[in-house]
Amino acid sequence: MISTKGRYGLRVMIDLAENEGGKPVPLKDIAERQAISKKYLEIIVKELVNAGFVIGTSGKGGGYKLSRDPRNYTAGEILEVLEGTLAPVACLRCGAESCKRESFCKTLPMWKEYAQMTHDFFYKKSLMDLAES
Amino acid sequence: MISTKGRYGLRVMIDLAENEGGKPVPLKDIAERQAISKKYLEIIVKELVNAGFVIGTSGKGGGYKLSRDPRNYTAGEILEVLEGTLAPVACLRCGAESCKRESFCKTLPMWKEYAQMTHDFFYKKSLMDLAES
DNA sequence: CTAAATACCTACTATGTCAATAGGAATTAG
DNA sequence: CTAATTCCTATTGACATAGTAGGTATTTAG
Repeated sequence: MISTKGRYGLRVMIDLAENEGGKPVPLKDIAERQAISKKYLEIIVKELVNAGFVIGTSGKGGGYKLSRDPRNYTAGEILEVLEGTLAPVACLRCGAESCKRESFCKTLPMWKEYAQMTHDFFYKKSLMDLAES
Repeated sequence: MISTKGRYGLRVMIDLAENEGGKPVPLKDIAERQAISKKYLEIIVKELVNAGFVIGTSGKGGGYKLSRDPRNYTAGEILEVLEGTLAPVACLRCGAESCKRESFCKTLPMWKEYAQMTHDFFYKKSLMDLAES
């Protein structure tokens, strides 16, 4: 289940895409438009900054803006940063310790197939697709 | 992320499908074959019994068996019972309180599309498909 | 130069879920 | 009667979620 972090983060990114145009957008405005606690968004936006997805500018007149064109983000990469992983099961997480049952597990192929499907789905959705819908 | 409950439960069901043939299968055997704590499996199997997926027989010579032909179970229904939902986001859970942003939410269509895809994927996999793979 | 607005930072917390474990009661076959 | 089994209730430690609190640093506008 995608948590609020991933969901809110996506909405922040969409909000930024819609309000592009020179001036940075203050988090206060985003929080009001999206009806999400600004304090909580701070945590989320920090991760987006760390990931290099958005650029923050301090001081009066400051705020956040996208670092790339909205067409060049995918929902997948945004969700992956905020959720930690898109893997549906623990054993397919990046860096998971290898499972002894791997070679004969009856369920692993299904999880792999689903993981692939999920990855494809979210990496084919651009931020632009979402913003203009 | 699918929890151990859903994953272990599926493996129990597959194990039962593979060991079909008259006599009920004791949980002890399943726990050993699957290398999962029997005590923990008790919790899981109880839910499978409540859902009507397996039938438990007490006493010596007792154990569990499937209530239907393995072809007539889907991975989807099994996971849904054990995980509570297959919905990828809280707002699409069965019985979720309606969201005010529903009519104009930019992300909802994507979540719906993904939920549908997930549902289709798991409801097209039968227990038989998994057991014989 | 000062005040206001903003990002940035560290810490804290309540609640709930996960992944079991513990100890036994009820049931049944041989 | 005994052994093997399901069935039942309760408890627990660790972790994640979804925030809140209170401040510091930075920058622009007047």
